[in-house]
Amino acid sequence: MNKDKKPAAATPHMSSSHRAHAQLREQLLRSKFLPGQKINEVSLANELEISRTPLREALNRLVAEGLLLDRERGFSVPGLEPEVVFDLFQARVEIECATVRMACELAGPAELDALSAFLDESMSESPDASVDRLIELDIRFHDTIAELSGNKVLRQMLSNLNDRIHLVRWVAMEGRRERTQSQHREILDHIRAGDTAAAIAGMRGHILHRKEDILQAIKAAYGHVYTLSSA
Amino acid sequence: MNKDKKPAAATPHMSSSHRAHAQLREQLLRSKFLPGQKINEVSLANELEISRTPLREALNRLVAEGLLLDRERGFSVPGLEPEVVFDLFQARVEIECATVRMACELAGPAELDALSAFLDESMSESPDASVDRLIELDIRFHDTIAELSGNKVLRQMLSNLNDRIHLVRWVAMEGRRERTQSQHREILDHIRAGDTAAAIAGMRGHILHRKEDILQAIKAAYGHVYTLSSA
DNA sequence: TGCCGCATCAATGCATACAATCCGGCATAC
DNA sequence: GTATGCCGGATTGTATGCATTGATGCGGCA
Repeated sequence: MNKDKKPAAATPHMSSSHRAHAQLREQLLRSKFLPGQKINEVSLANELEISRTPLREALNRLVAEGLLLDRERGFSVPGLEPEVVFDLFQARVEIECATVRMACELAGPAELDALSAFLDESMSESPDASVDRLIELDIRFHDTIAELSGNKVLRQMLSNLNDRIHLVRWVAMEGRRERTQSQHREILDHIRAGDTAAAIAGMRGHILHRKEDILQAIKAAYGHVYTLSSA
Repeated sequence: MNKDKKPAAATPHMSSSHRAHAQLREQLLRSKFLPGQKINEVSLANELEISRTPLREALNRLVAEGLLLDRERGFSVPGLEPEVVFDLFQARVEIECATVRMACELAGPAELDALSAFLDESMSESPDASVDRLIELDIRFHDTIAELSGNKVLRQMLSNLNDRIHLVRWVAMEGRRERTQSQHREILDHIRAGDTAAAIAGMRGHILHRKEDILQAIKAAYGHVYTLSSA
């Protein structure tokens, strides 16, 4: 389905700054840092076993990606301001509706069959999969649609949004295990039926978008983060 | 209308890397560098009168913003690959349609009056304004709508897209001086009339989106760039 | 006891130094 | 004449050193 994409922190022959960027992105997604936390460059450089120069290059990239903030002095982890998280989810809805619409126009039967097969596999392993794994499958479904849209810019934007909402999405997944998969199936069926409007509507309803749901997920996210940090 | 926003390269009390970032962004928008050109760090650092360390931090940010590329060895300026430019414009259409729809729901009469007044001013100075100025006014109109959408993430994404298509948009503006302004007026009228569908349709038709138009603009862009470089 | 000033320290931002790698030219061999 | 291998310069990537600045803790004073 997609053979490309970087294996995150796998390849050992990258420059230090690229490795640091990949590792930090991973750690940020996994909430190794607390929301609002200040980044200490020396300690972080020691952990990553690099010097501050390539570390700072990685941090600067993460700032541009919205995964870190650039405070007056130094870097910090974004908080979970509800307005921002809400905007992120709203932006995601719009991007995904656009990509699914384009995918309706562009995707051929072979690609849709492949996506269907992917959903079958996903569902079979779904009951006892970890949340991490569920999120991975979830992201892959949506990313495949973005790929089928043929627009690399939108796909990249979606990837970035996925990174920035990762935590909230993670905690929200718990109560949505089954719904998620069946909704994916419905969306795909609409695409295959050529019913663009229904596919878009399905997508819009599928993504967390009601303010109260998001707020609740944010609260749960705080709980999750501080549980992790004390562990 | 919008009192915020950084004045780009104005404030002298920023860090070197921030200044460099602002200056380079400006220079990239103004096509000081050729498409595909490789960046020489020492010469650029000398020009900006800073050392390579903060320069590289700025370059890394620009890479994350899509304004530069990260080649095997060093940085380079993105080319004008038609597929990418087309994707950028397509993404812009989708974002702008989303923001105008949200603005229809959120914007109050006062804000729309202000936007209308802005259009009046723009039109009065339009006939003899420079292309730079026209682009500035154009961007401001669209950015204001994004602001009225209430979604800062989408607004930021639009700003980034504007940066990345700046050149092509610039050259395309020549043949569209009058059309642009009247279309802006139409879009605003639809918003004020509460006709969301018409506003979206107007926006969609307003933004460069036909492949042949974009291709032609890219060609003109090449001409413009190489004219600049020889001057 | 509470508050202010000062000194000490830690952390950032930047410049410089160093190492590794690549590119080009040139000579030499076939 | 072409291919090949080597050398020197140029350029990137990283580490280290230094200055500045904000934070912190402590002692004196009201």
